[in-house]
Amino acid sequence: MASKTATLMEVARLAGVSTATVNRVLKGQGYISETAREKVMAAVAATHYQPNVVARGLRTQRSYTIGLMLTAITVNPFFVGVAHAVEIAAIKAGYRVMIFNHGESADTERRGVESFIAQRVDAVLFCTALDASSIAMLERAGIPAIEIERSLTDAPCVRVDNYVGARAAVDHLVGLGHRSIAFVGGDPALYARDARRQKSVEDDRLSAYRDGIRAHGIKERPDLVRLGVYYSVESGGSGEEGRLHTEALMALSEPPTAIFATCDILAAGVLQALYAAGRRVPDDVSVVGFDDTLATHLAPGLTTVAQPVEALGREAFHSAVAAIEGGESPTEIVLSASLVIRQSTGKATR
Amino acid sequence: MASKTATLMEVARLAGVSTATVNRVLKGQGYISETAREKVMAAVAATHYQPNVVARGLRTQRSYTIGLMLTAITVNPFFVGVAHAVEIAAIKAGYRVMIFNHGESADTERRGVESFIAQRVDAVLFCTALDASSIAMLERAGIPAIEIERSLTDAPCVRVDNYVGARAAVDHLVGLGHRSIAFVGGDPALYARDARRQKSVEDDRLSAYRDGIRAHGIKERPDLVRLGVYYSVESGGSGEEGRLHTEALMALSEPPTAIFATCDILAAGVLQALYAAGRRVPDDVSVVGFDDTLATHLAPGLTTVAQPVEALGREAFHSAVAAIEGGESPTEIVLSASLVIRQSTGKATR
DNA sequence: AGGGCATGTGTCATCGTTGACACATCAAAT
DNA sequence: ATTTGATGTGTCAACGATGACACATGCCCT
Repeated sequence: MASKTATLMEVARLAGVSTATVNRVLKGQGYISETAREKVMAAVAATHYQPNVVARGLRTQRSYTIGLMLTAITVNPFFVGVAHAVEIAAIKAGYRVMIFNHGESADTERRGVESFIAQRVDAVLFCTALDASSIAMLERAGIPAIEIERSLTDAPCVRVDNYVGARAAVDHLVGLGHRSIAFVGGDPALYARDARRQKSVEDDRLSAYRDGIRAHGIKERPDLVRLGVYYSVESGGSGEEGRLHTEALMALSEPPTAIFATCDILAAGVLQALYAAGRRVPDDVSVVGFDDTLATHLAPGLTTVAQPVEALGREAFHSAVAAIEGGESPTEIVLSASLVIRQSTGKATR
Repeated sequence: MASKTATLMEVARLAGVSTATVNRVLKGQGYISETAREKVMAAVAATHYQPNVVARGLRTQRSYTIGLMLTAITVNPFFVGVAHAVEIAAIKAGYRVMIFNHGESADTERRGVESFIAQRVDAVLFCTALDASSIAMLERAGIPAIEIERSLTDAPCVRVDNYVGARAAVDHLVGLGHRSIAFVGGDPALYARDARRQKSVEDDRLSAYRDGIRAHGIKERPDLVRLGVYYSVESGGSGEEGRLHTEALMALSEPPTAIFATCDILAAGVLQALYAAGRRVPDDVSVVGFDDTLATHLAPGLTTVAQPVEALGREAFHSAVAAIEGGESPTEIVLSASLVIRQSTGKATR
């Protein structure tokens, strides 16, 4: 039979004490006699009492809920990893997480932020933020914001060192003897820039590629650098771009012996195109991805730059708690990405 | 400067009216003069007023939040799809979604349900429920529960017709001339059974496989049926089982010409093993998956049985709303899964 | 004996929104 | 001139938990 959850008052009545006493027992603070504690515990058990966090939040002005604004959880498993990491850290600390996907629509993002404000979440994490004005709304409402991956405003930001990660990938390929290494990535101009550093995630990865090959005395071939919007909410991250770029690359008179794709979804498209063309990986062509999302599922297992999603989520959450509790939190936390070597890379044969 | 969000009272004061008038303007109900409306709207804009849904929820006993209990969002993209579908439907109807992953721990599931009760969510959707007692807790608290995929209790359930979906996969393979078709799936005994029908998802898929080949006059070969726990939270859904099963299958004196894996993650492992063994798909072996999650990313594009995740989430949400609003909702909604043919299946050559 | 302190418990205003209720005013109808 | 109804607005008690405050004891110390 559908009933209602008991209130503090009902528990108090059943235990024969006041609500204050019940509250003290439950909070474990103040002085309580053993008999009172027992009566209260019995009443709590009998009524299956669950505190009403809505009422508590109204009174204490703390919801113990944080908002997590994501680009689109269905588009890239990277977001799933971050969401899960945030959830783990949050639950451990007694917080709840509310997820909202803006789907690359600034309007939707704004509505999500309004919803977060209406709920009086204690803080909002963005991964990744689209519009600085949404963060400004939170600022006005007195709700701290934390950015993950991209720093659009001067809110604290937790990000990954994409340059070092991408450089490790290039160094790995060069170390295997590759001299013709293609770069398949998103458009650094289209992909939103970091407001503070004036660089996008793609800028960093492309710079690392350029510096990497140059450092090993390899001359950059413009025909091996393929840029484009590599995933979007509409395409659902199909890797189509990766396929097209690879077909073009392999049709060159001097095709690359290795391909560095800046996202596992793109790399999956690369592998598909190579498979369709009958090329073996890594025997004919080596492939490296970025993110470590699909990597274990692909054939062959993809060598990729692993993003520390777990740490990303955890650090972002901890920064949020620091901001909530008024302590000073670092403006920027930079984590490192590391190369995971699997079966898609091997010695250059040409 | 971090300030606080304005309250109704502050808006009312600024507009020179009572809170009731502001409320009426915002709700658009009752009689309001044009002048009052204008003053209120101006005050709302000036203060960036956002209603406090916490306070509203306390008063109205409705949170407009629904809980979504998932197995583990990181383990299978299927859950991501369901979560997204639920979110879309919920937001459209003015609801928020709170996600919680139990990670196949009944204890964690119980804590999640307690958290949902504490928050006074309006309903909880399970995908998939682990322990009937968690649902019983909700029942006691007067919160409706809806189950997705698995029917553990007599709560309304929205599920997919796995039998028909799997049967389509088998019929497709037989139609291509395959006579030696392997079945790679989870353990029907270990994988939790539906309380009402006494069958697990795997039971249905296996039955469809058996009926399917028998219907075409093919004798079942026990050595082609490989069962085991194919993913778990710990393994992170690595597809390892799929690889191992495939290696064993291809080592048979009479290896199959087609493999039907009951999950895309498993199928990815199958493709990896075939790739490592130098077999071409579909030239040497055809492969069919289930779920349509990783399918587009794999090489070659995987023919798979697509789960109607979007409809699953939408229908579950609508059932929840029906339950919240007291209307009678159907006890069971069965949706159909359909085969999506890509590049991993082709004519049998043996 | 009386002050001081530890221990134990109850009362009540408060958080922000809602909606029932009361009370206006004014035009039209009797 | 009064009634009726439409229109417009304000007051206030909920919702449930919290914690400041007040008020009890009983014990120890001077």
